[in-house]
Amino acid sequence: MTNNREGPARVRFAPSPTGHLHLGGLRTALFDWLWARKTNGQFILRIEDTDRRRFDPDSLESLKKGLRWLGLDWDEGPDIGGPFAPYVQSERRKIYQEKAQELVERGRAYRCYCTAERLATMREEQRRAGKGTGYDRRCRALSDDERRRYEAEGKPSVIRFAVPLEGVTVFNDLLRGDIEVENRQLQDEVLLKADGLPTYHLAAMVDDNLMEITHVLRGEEWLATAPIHKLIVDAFGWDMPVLVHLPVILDPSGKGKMSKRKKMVAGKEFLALVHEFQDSGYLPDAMFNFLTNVGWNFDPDQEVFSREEAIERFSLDEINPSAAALPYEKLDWLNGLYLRALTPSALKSALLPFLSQQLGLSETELKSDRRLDVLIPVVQERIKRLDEAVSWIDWAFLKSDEISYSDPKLLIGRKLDARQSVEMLRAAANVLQGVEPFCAEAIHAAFRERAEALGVKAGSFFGPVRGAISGKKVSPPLFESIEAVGREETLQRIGLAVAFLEEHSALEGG
RNA sequence: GCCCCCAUCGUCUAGAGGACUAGGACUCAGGCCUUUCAAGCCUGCAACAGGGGUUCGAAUCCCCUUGGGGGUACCA
Repeated sequence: MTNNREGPARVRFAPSPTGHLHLGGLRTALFDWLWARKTNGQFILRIEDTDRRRFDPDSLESLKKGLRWLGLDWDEGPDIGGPFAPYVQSERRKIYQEKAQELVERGRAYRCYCTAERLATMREEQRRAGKGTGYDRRCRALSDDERRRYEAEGKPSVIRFAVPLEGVTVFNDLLRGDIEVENRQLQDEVLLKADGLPTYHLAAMVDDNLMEITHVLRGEEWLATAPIHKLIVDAFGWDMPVLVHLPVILDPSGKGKMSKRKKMVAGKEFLALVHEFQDSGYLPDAMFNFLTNVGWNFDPDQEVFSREEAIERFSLDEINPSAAALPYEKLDWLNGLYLRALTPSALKSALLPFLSQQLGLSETELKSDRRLDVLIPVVQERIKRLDEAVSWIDWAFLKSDEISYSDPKLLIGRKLDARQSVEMLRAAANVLQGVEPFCAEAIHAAFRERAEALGVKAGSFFGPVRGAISGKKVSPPLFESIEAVGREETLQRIGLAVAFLEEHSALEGG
């Protein structure tokens, strides 16, 4: 494939540090990384911090954390450096100033002295006249005298690119082919701002060239300005990198680009930021798998695959150019799959931070808690996210005097009344006193035997016990639960349940 | 408004003129299994936006319409 270009690729992920990384950005980085690894090339992290107003000092760390979380390691970038350092644009301002000046001298750009106020009123008038907005190129026509006078007055200025007034510009997008735009539709974009920092249009083109970037993957929102970029690159006499505009990620409603702002869809708040997914207990491997398959498809008959397999098969020209909403439910399903594939001890370590926080116990305390060793394997196939585990096992960490039964129904067995249920609980206590060893398997066998002897269905016999020890209608498998809390504690709880039930059935006149 | 992009089940997608009675996955519904809930297995519901062409033949190519998205900053 000619457009994929042979040989190692140099691709860059170039976020601007204006806030937390969201899933759209992460997906772009992922595709960058996949392509770099696929071609044995380099994945470069470049920070585009040329907007001083929107700069957020915390976001750089957040950005890096998000990339590391997904396992996207970069070969060149801030703090690790590289042959084209620095990788932070604010540290490269001199380069941009020189390049902008170069274009001015060659007549491809010009200084513009228009104030923000004038621009604003101009736009307002254009709007009122029902015309398209855009710079009217007033300063492009300045005479040398006027220019000298403004400079002498020390008037602040920007440098604007001088777009050819006629003709068409053609650029190529790998996914969409050649795209033609009439030059008269284009603006004389600002290249260098009054504060001496470049705009994206200049900075990205300069750096991509200097850093020898071969493929540019970026969001589709850049498609409209791509002709400008082509013109700028041409003006410098450089080659255009391969352009791949990735489809935007839509919010779950399928309407509108997903943004960092919280939005409610169908009465539910949905996650958008990388750290939110982290905090909710999604596994990086699951996220990697998930994200790889939106906008690109590994294999129509294989949903689950490894990083290595993804690298092996990934190809830029197979990317689907149409916008996509994230299938969140599929992510949950996938995460559950990855969760279940973990070894119990790996799951335990993954769970520790969540349980520690939610249970209010220290991680060291939990690490040696044998209740977890019994419970984790059975919780494993019941959760889709790490943060769901606690609600399955919190009851086991209650002291017996903290146990409470919200409703007597909880303790009533299938097709039984309160009196019969009390009998079941007493029988269970009796069984438990004698079971040896006190493990799930032995308890299970003994319970079955007793149920049969009593002539009741297993469900009728087990139900009240489940309610007694967990205080819940739905809980992990009973015998593991019993093993986890231990003989003594189980008997305690059964005793409490009996008392509760007797009191309530008495009140009901039973 | 103007410019650009996109268009297959609810969602993510396979499909590059005949292999399409349009395939897979998630969700949903039903069933099996079962100590609750899950997990697992099986079955089912469900799509080529519309209209014109081109062609022996169109989900696939072209045009129009419609719909959706993006852009229209001294933001990226």
